[in-house]
Amino acid sequence: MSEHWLERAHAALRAAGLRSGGGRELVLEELAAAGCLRSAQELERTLADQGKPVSRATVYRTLELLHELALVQRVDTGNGVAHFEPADHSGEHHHHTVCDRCGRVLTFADEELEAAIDRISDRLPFAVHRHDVVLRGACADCAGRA
Amino acid sequence: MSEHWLERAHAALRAAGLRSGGGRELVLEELAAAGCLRSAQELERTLADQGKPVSRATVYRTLELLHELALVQRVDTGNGVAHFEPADHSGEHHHHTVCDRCGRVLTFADEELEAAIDRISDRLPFAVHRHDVVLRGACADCAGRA
DNA sequence: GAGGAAATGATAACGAGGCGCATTCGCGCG
DNA sequence: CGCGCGAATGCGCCTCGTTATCATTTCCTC
Repeated sequence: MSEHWLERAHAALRAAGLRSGGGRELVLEELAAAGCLRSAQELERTLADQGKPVSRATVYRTLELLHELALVQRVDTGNGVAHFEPADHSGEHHHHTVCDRCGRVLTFADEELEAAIDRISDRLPFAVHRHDVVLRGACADCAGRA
Repeated sequence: MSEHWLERAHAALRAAGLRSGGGRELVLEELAAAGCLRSAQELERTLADQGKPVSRATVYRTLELLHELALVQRVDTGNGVAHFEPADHSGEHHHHTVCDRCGRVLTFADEELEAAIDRISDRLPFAVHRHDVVLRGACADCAGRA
């Protein structure tokens, strides 16, 4: 879905009357290529390592912009570092597990969980726009040698 | 349950061979009195306003200690600020809604959600120790005048 | 092309949180 | 009742992620 997301992102940015600068484009491509959770600094470093240095300010600005346009999902894994990933509009939705030992982040999807959350949002006096579920514990590798 | 929690906290701290200093005690009381989510700085400021200034280091150390002893639950509401609240050991478990407009945090509980998460932890190659569910959106007050 | 607005880059500022060390204080023991 | 050990506290400094500032460059439009 990467190319698809990239197209959608371009369209959304154009629709918002924004221009396509070099730095933003690189961040977009990198996000699309990664697909999974990436922190702002991982993005900055990866791009720098590829010989395409992008200013830190541009990376953060781009991520903030994409977040406002709902093109990326922001996930706070609880270490004080924000992570981002391309938002999936295909109806498929997934969440994350964070390993307390090695910090590894895995993804999972569960219809039952989604259904439960949907029902909750009907029941509460609260308009749920987004929901983040973060499970913390030990991943398969770390659980063995706890 | 506040007094109850306070007692339990005292017992746990004593059991760990720790002493009861003035600063820690104040943080404990404030947490118990608040009951709900509080950030480290809110605690620090509240105590200072009450004429009981506690060093920032002490507040953080106390919270870290309580977290290790599973006496407080740490919840990251996604603004880069960690929030804490007394852990409820009565089996009752609740989660939070965060309003994107006013930042208000409400709590809710849902058995179906808990059950879904339990089943997920059985299914995944991941030992789930804790889980945080944060719903973001607009609270009843803000939804009206969005 | 020329103009103007948006985008970018470099850097400083900011805020949460952690660390180290000197000092204080609680608590058990003689 | 004092003594002393070690935990607890406070203070200041530092790190690090993130955001704001501002001059400069770049991209669209006409």
